[in-house]
Amino acid sequence: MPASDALELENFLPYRLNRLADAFSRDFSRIYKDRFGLTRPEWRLLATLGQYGTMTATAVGQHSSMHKTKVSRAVTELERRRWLSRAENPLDRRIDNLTLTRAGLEAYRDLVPLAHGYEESLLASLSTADRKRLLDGLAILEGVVLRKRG
Amino acid sequence: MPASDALELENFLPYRLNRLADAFSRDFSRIYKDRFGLTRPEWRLLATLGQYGTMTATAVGQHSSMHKTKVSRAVTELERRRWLSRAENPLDRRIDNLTLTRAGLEAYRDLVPLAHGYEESLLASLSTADRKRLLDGLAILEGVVLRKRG
DNA sequence: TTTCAATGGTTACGAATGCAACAAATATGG
DNA sequence: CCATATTTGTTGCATTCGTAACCATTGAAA
Repeated sequence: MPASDALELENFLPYRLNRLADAFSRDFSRIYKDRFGLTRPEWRLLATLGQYGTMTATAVGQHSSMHKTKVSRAVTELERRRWLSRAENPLDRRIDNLTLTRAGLEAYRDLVPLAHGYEESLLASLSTADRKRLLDGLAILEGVVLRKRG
Repeated sequence: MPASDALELENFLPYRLNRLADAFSRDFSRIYKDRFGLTRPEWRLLATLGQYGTMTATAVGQHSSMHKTKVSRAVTELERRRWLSRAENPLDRRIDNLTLTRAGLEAYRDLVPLAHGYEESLLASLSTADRKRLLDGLAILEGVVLRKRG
C-alpha cells in the first residue's frame, strides 16, 4: 500500500510537463524524422536559422536551449547536407556565422506548413476560450522560468 | 535574413513545452541526483511505487510514460540497492510484483518533502489566480493528449 | 609586449537511450 | 491437445547525449 504522505505524481509540475512535452515532441518528431531524416537538434537548428537568419552557434544554443555539443554536431550534419554554410568572421576567427543555403531554406519552407498543421491539429478540438487558457498557462510558466534565471 | 513566412518558435507549442519541461526537470533532477545518486528513470520508479505501492513493471511504464527498457534497468538498479524487491506472481510467472523495501520507503519519505518544496518554490511567486490559470492550462493540454490517444 | 584568463567551438569518452531480437510464460484457435 | 500468437520482461547493439578536456583565438592585466 502507498505511503500515506505520498507525492501525487499526476499533480506534480515537473512530472506533468515532462509527460506532455514528451508526448507532443515524440509525435511531432515523426514529421521531420520520417520525411527529412532530421534529428531533433537538427530540426531545431534549421528552425532557428530559418526564423532568424544568420546566427552563431552559441546564439543558436542559447535561443533553443541546446547544449553546445548538440549544436556543434547538428551544424556538422546540416553542413554535410549542404543545408547551411559557415562564414568565418574576420573580426573574431573563433566564430562562424551560420546561414541556411538555398537547399536549407527550401527544406525549411517545406517543413513550416507541416509544423503549423501539426499544431493546428492539436488545437482543433479546443474552444477559443480553452486555447486562451492554455496559452495563458504556458506564459505563466515561462515567467516562472525567467524569474528563476533572472 | 529570416524567411518571411517563418515559424515563430517561441509560439510553437511543442517547442515551448520542451523548453519548459527541460528547464524544470534539469533543475529538479539535481535534488535526487546529488543527494541520492538517482537517475531520472530511477526516481520515477521510486516515486511511482511510493505512491501506488505494489505494481508490475509494465504498469509502472504505462503510468509514468517510460519505455520498458528504462523501467527494466531502473528496477535492476533499485533492486541492487535493496530499495525494492520482486515477488514472483504464482498465477503468472512472467510477472514480478515490485514493492519498495523499508530502505526504499525511507528514501522515498526523504524525497517527498524535497519534491514538494521544489514545487512550492516555483509557485511561490505566483498569485492564486495565476496558479489556477497555470493548472487550468496544463489540464487542457492533458486533455488534448488524451483525445489523441483515445 | 608577455602572461594569464575568458570565450567559441570541437572532440573523446563514458553513460544513457531505444530499437530489435530474444527467452519465457501464458493465451488462443484449430 | 498442439501449434501459434501474445504478453512480460531482459539484453545486445548502435545511436545519442553530456561532462570534461582540449585547441584556437581574443581580451585583460601586469
